[in-house]
Amino acid sequence: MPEGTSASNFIREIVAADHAAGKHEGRVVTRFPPEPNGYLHIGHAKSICLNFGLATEYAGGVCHLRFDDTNPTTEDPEYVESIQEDVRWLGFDWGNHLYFASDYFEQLYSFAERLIKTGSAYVDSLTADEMRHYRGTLTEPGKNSPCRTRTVDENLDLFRRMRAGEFADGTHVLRAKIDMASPNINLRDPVLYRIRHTAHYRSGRTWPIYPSYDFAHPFSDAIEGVTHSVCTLEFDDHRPLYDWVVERAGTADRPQQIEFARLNISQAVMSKRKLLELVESKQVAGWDDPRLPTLKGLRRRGYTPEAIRTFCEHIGVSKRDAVVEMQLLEHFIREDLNKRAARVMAVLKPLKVVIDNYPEQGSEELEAVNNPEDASAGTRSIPFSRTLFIEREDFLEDPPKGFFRLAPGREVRLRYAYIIKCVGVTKDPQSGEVTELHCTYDPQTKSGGPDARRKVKATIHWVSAVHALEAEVRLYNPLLKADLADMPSDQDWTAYLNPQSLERLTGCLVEPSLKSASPGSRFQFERLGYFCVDPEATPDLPVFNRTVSLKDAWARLDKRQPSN
RNA sequence: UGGGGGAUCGUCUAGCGGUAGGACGCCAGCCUUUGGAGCUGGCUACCUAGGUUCGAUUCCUAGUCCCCCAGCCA
Repeated sequence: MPEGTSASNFIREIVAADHAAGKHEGRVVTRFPPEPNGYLHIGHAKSICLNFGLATEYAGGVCHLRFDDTNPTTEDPEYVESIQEDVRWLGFDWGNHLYFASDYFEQLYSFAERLIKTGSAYVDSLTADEMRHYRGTLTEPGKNSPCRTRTVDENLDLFRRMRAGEFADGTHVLRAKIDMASPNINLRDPVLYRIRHTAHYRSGRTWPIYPSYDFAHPFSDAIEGVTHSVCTLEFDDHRPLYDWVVERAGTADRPQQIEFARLNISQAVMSKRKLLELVESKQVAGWDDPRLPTLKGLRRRGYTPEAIRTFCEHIGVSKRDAVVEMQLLEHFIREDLNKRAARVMAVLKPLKVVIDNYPEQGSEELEAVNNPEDASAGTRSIPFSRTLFIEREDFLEDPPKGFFRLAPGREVRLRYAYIIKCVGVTKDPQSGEVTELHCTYDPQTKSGGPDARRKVKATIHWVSAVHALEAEVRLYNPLLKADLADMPSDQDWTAYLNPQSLERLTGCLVEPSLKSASPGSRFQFERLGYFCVDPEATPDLPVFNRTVSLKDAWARLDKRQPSN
């Protein structure tokens, strides 16, 4: 269990005040109540961290994981499973408090009968269309349905027959009898039960009728002994209805609904509907596509649960509609990976370098530190030889002012190795493209050696040509354009997909130590960024996913003034 | 238009009558045998107008703007 968070927010204050006042006999019970109709994304992480975080701040506090599975048409066991995996992956534990609203169907049903018997609910036989007209509008009050005056016996009979499966979908609903003239539309006799002759992924075909969210949710909270029911802003004006149900549920203790603003992140698709659409239309490889802000996608991209939790702590909780910048998320994963990721050398776009004065068949092992910020990470040895590859971008035949890396006649340090000097450039006679560099090395400048302190203006990375491992590297940028508004009406996703959102580089070369890198492990390719070994990659070719978008690592270094 | 919610640096967020703070970002400089790391300094905010008060981001009044609600979705 991750350590509790300390940053204050208004919900924490409410819970603290209730706890201090001895409300709910000092219990703190929260819940995370997803509908199993999709995969969890970073937005859910905020709710998970909040709810589980709240509970763990109090002795005996618990957070339930409850599946709000009251709509058989959208739900699937695949989602139930993935949601549990993701909550665990994030680092939270619901103990034995795993619940399903569908387990309450029987209780919900008798509760509904009780409401009918007390005259608080009735069966309405209007069509959906008629009901809409009777409901009125935002500015006009609704009218009572002709069915509203049905007797208790009539209602009971009808409702029992609904349960028995006698009626077709859409022919009847059970409604709460509240107030058709209420300025709050949610109180204009909301639907409690609807007929759906659809198999439910858990209860199968035992029920032809299903309770609505507004009925099942408060009831579930109440019977589970939830004390603080934290939900998002759009349920704010459902609260009177929530209270209406809770009051009639008649439990000794009553839960309190508290609303907060859901998380939006710039340049990320956070709507379940759109994510589903992307997955089903095969615009992305699946729910775990690393371009997606799903927890599975982020994991595959190399995000750590710790970084996501830290992010969630830092964005705060409020009631304002907010859009958090992607850079903030990226900041926390960088901060985390900076501490834990081992540094390795890799070359994404190779340029061959021959060290002319190095022994023809010679090679040697050089010692490299795994993490300069963490001595306990130890060292590894990397092979050096006469033929190497360096990053293509680290050489310029005609360097502009301010470029301090390799160029004809220039010296540069090879990280962990020697200072080399470029003495020759081979070009393709046709295209004029540089194909090979000839360099000499200065044996005295070996890292740790006698002249190792000699200053050169840049240090570049490299891999030994004969030893290097070929790999595939996937570079990811945020999935969608920043100005994403609504789903395009023509469903033309290509217009919305950022063409640079996924770039595959094959023929990349990484140092041989990565041969045994385990899936999911994270590295910093020096100066190229943080990468994660794709957990889903095939074994024949190592695949690395870039964790965060890149800034120009050389900009600052190259910009510095030549000192000598 | 009825109801509900909300407005503080570019972005999140703190403040609860007493000099508006933090984080991200950005800018400048330093450092570096990786840097996107590290160090130093800097940047910009209380929606508007009245009122109460010695003093208002905070309390009151009136506006303005934004979001949500007219599913038998959640």
